[in-house]
Amino acid sequence: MPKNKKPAGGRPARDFDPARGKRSGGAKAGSRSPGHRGYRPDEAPKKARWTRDERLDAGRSPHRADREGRGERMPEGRRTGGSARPSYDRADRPSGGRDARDGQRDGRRFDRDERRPYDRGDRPDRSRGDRSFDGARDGGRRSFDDRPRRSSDRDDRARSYDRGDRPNRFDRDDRPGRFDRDDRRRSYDRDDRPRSYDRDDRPRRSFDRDDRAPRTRDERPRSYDRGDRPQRSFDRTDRTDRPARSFDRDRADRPQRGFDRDDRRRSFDRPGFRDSERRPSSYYPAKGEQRSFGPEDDVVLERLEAQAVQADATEGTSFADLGLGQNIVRTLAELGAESPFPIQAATIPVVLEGRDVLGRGRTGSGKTIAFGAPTVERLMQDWAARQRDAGGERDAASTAGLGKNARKRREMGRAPRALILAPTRELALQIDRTVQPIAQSVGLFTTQIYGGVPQGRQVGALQRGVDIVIGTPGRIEDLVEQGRLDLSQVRITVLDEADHMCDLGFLEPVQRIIRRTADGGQKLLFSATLDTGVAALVDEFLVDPAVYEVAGEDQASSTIEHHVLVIDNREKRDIVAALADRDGKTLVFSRTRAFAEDLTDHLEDAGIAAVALHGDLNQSRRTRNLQQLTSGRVDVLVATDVAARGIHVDDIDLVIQADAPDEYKTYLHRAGRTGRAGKAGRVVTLIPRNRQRRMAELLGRAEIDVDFEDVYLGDPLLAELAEAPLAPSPEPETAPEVDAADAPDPEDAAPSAVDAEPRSA
DNA sequence: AAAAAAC
Repeated sequence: MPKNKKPAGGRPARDFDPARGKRSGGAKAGSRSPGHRGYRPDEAPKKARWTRDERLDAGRSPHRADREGRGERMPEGRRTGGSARPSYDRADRPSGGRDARDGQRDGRRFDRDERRPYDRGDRPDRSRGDRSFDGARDGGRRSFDDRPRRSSDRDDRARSYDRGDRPNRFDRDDRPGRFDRDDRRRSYDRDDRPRSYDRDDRPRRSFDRDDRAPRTRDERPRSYDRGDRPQRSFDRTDRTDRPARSFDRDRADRPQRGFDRDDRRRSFDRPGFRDSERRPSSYYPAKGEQRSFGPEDDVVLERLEAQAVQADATEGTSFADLGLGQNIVRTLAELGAESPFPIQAATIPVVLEGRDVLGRGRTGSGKTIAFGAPTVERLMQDWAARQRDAGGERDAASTAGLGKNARKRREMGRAPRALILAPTRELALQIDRTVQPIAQSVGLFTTQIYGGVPQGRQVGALQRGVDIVIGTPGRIEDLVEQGRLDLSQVRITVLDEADHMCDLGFLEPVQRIIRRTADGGQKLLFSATLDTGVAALVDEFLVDPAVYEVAGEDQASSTIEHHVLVIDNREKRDIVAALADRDGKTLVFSRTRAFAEDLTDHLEDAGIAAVALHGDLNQSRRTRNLQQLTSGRVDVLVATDVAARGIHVDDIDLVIQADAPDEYKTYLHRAGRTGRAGKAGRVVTLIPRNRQRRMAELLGRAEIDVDFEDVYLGDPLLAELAEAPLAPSPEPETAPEVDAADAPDPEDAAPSAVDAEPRSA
């Protein structure tokens, strides 16, 4: 109870208290003054912190300081301030913000990253191997050259608060308002251009499986048998005017196609799998059963009913057994995937049959390979089939517009036949790293199509001919509209983090994109938190989808240890610093970009090397900063939820949620950045006192059982939590599923039961 | 409310 005393006049800053922002009247007025920040960057921060924190907590950032100091600006800054510009920028800039003229300012701000000692180290290296190829490409490298100048500018100045010293005014003038960001980006973007290196630098492999978020236990499949699902057949009709492609045959009604390779499937004849194929969609839960769960489960109920696959049932199965060809199997082994994980064993055969699939598997369960490998296999088989019946009527149709010979693997300008959509650029990049080698092994090409980088290279790749496009919605739609990307031949569309892709802001673009793909094409939706939120897409585009998940994947079987610390918001930054001052990779989550920046600066001030990752950074910096954590050059990454899903970095053993998430799904995804591959992981969530109830509710939905602990700066518990987490449960990574299944948990029981039923059905 | 996603 002691803690939260409110600072002066009002209550302490809470998670969001816009009103509070005005606390100008508060005792802290002085601290807020720009002086604290700007005057002495190094020492001032501490003092000022209080105010600043509040501001940040409030989601506003430095702004206030400005306000107080100069009331005039405030208003403007705020307005402009919208999402357009980074809040921290705003702080500096007063109203002037609106002038877009000075993009540079912003630029500088980010340059800060560069200033950091370690950063600089990197940069200079552009010459370094990693980046070298950049140059090769569009000369992306150059960008760096340009930047340097800015950085120097910055160097002179201290961090953002330094600006405080300076006359705000001109600063602002210089900087553009919301446009700043855009400008910035653009300028840098160009620099970044060569993105290709992304791919190059990364190691290929293992992460494939890790990308996903954990979570699970949704095993409550029960009623999938109902045939209540709406028929979608007409959907296709209205949706597109495209002629049905040969792929249409894949549908259940059709007999097995040549490339279906029935034989292979057979090898994998676990009863469950095959039956599932025949049964009606399992997407819609039985009406009657809906309410049978406790009220608490309401939200959770939103999860799709799925057929749970027992982990042990997949033992002894090989990728070849699942129907994948030799080259692909070999490549998977090279990637570190020797034998299929449960989710892979469950979905690969079904995907190969041409069915629409909804797959849910927790973090690191191997979802990327689960959809990537069979997608490549299908394209390859399709290619082979066409070659076989050269001149086939259907083939002609599907290759219309392309050179007549589909035989040639790399047909110039051939339109892509598969599309993989991801919510963030980093994830798209990561997926490509896994899929590209698989595709390459059978002579197929992939390309990344996402924003933040020049489109030239992407367009060039498309012109050369690509088989699989992997990217984010924005740029893909952009290129489609420009007529540079033809999706009409896409017969396999994959949505990674599908539930997130159905969130506001993403859904419509995604729908528009899918409508551009071949009518009746196969659709694969994957996510660790797949729920009925994907109904909008399922109803419009999927036909009799098979829904799979792995039984026993619940929190109880997780290797992640959870802690919730109830703190005084004023101590938040220092507590984060205390926790992050450790050996081992640490990922810190912030609710806003501004706070991510602020925390990064704070950590640096505390002598902890850290880099930030959020949407206000240009892509080159985003990629570089993430790379720094991956490479171990820096141990702390402060990110917004841009890094919450899918991103895999080996060995992150501590995740700190400086700001608690609003959604249980977000919690699970963020937490899933650690404890991967059966390794020990720890998640520490900081919450203000007034958030306890909400947090408890959220954890309940996530099915995570944790006790809250009151913690103040200096508490020895912080040091303990900073230690490397010990391997949680004795269970090895593979064992968990099995164990869980055996466990007495009701959830586990449900899945198995269900599992059995469906088959009989 | 925020973040992400195109230029």
